[in-house]
Amino acid sequence: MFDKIIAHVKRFVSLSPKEEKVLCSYLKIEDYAKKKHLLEEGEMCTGKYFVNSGVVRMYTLNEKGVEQVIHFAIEGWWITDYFTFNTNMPARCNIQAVEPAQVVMIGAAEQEELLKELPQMERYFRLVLEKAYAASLMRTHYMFNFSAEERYRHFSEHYPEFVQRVPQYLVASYLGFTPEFLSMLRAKKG
Amino acid sequence: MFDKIIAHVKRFVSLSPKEEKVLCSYLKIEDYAKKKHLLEEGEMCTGKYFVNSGVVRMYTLNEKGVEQVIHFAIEGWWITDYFTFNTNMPARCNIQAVEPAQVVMIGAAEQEELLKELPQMERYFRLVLEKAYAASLMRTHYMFNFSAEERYRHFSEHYPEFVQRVPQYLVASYLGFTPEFLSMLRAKKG
DNA sequence: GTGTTTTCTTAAACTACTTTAAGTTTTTTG
DNA sequence: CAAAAAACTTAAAGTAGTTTAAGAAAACAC
Repeated sequence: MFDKIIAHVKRFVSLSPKEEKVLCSYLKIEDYAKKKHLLEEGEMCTGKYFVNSGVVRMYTLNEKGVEQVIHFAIEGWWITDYFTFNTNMPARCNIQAVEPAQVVMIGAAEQEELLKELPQMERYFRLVLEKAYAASLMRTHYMFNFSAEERYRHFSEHYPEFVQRVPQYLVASYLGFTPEFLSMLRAKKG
Repeated sequence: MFDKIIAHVKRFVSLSPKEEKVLCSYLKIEDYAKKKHLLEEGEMCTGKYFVNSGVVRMYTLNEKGVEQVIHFAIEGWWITDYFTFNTNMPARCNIQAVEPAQVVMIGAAEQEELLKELPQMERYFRLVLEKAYAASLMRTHYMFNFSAEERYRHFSEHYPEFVQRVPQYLVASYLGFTPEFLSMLRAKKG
């Protein structure tokens, strides 16, 4: 159940068998069917999720009610609304299972206790955030410096299984263009 | 010299007067004239910068040699290439003073020692990264959900002094359009 | 202070991508 | 497996933002 997250933590910091158990005592497994929400806009964001299996997306709604994919999370990624996690503000975004997903959840209060008990987890979360932040800035770079077509070619070359698993209209949204335009790109070549 | 960073750290974790001194012993003040680089693409990224005063930008170059602003940092923000900081890979982006800037620098090795000596700094950096990551995702949201004009109006409403201080073509680049288009928006109204 | 460089403006021609709308295919559900 | 819903395609008309190019204004350097 918790072997993937344990392995992930151990890539960054060390954990004794005893500490592994302590860590697990704060975690909870949750299963979400396709299209079920882990978090909805306006709710309190009380948990943070490590994806065990499946695909999860973060999205926002604009005034016209159009959903915009901000972020995908697959196996081995953490996802939450960091803006409102651990505050008393309502969430600004939605998190939803794209495929049936199993996640490891840790609550805000539980995380605080865990960090007191296993201070090395503070380092783990820092390192994970450094990677996520760097990836987010790199995405900004891609959005600005490449055309829609280049972004699509690059994405399907680097994440071919992803393009298989996720509906095209979500890929289009993530890459910042319309599903119709993606359809046209596919017709053109590949 | 170090009072701004000390105050910033104390907003997140506590520091005794003794610990403040320890922290300062790992830090170094650096001054950069306008247009001087803190980091250039291809170099090793060995330091992390806290902006004391002035404005600093992170940018990338595309194939045509056009500079794209990825990120600005002003007083109270940390900036570095997190992708290559503390690795042996060459930096993927440039960091440059837009205005004369004073920064507090900490080296990668120094940071490691600091974290051993003052474990609460691990928490500080985690919390700072959570904010930065959340802000980066929020920017992605704005880029996708608003038109160039809306982005410009929103930005100049929320950061009016910034628009004063920074050349317009950098603001345009940051917001994802051309300086000519920004000029047109300004002519239209306000 | 005058010459040079940097930044900003204007406007016309252009294009990458959107919108709309209708039809087809695939997946889901009872 | 039949009906309904969700996802994908095609194509024509439209538009938000780019490109190019040239001139004006502001900032900088000696």
